[in-house]
Amino acid sequence: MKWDTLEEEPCSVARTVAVIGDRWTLLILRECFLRIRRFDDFQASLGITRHLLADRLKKLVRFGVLRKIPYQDAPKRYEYILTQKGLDLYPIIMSIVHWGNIHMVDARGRPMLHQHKTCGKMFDPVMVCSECGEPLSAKSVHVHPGPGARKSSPVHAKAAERAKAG
Amino acid sequence: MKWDTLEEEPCSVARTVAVIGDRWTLLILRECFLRIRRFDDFQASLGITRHLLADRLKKLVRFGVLRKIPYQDAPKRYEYILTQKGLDLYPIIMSIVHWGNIHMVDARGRPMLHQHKTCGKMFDPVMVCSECGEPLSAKSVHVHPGPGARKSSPVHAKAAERAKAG
DNA sequence: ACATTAAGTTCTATTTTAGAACTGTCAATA
DNA sequence: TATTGACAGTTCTAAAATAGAACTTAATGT
Repeated sequence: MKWDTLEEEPCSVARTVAVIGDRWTLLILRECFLRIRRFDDFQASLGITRHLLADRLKKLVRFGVLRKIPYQDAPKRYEYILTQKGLDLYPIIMSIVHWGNIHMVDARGRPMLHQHKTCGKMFDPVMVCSECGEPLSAKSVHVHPGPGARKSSPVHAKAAERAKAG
Repeated sequence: MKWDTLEEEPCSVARTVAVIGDRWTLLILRECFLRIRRFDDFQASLGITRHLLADRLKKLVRFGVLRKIPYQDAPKRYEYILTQKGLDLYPIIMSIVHWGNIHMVDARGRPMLHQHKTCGKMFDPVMVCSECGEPLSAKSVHVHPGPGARKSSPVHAKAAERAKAG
């Protein structure tokens, strides 16, 4: 697999992974949602090397996840803020946080708690069906090829057959 | 940052990223949810090098996301199947798919469609508040330090102040 | 004149990954 | 009996990515 063409794969997971699929990028996005916006603040709070930080920010800007906004003119300085496309990553970050809360906490408990401004309560995120509102699980979902699908893979066909037989 | 201690960071994002935060792992998990279970099937469908595949599978087993189940005795052969901890990654994968569907599709449309067995309809996943059921957005959520929090970071405090001032 | 803040860039050493070939077991086939 | 093929890895070298530190540029404050 060549990572530079991953974003053209006929798969929405692969295309998203092309944008956010590495450790530093996910941690940078966490900081964005915690309202970190400046180069040195990202660097200080993450301990990422400046080289990689510059690289990742550039990439996120190129993909339209972040936008550079000038906050000072002399010398020119920019803040990195989330675009709508970036804000739309929120469910990904929240589901990552939630899985960590459930499966990776130590004895001290959760590092962070979330309060819903709308209803005022502490909450967990729940993923539901847009049509009926019921919570989703892997087993309650059927996958179909869509209009942008590649020709069906023999490997998946074989695996599906085995699953039916065994 | 040292990746080998990332899972002990006082942050649920960091801890989850320690498990799933690289390209290949996310793509391997996609295949798991598409019912791929065997070494050579993962290898063929992803084009990952056998070396890395072995490494990533081992790691996912170590973290309790996958379990090795024998399916044949001579020679001993195993399948890798998702544990409950692994199945619980479903919202992460689905939110990744959904973001790709919205922001990364080309003219041909979505590679895959999802049907909810419970209600029978094609759907999109929606993340809602566990308490009031309303859809969540970054702006409708307040973050509080929890019992497992680290001492509050000066970087975040400074950034929050700037956000209030500016 | 000198130190500081901010946002990078450049450098070398180390680690990870890619790509291909190789190993070991067993079953089925010629 | 010898050969082929399926399967699940391991081992090897070359290429790429990352870590860690120092350097650059531009302006401000003392």
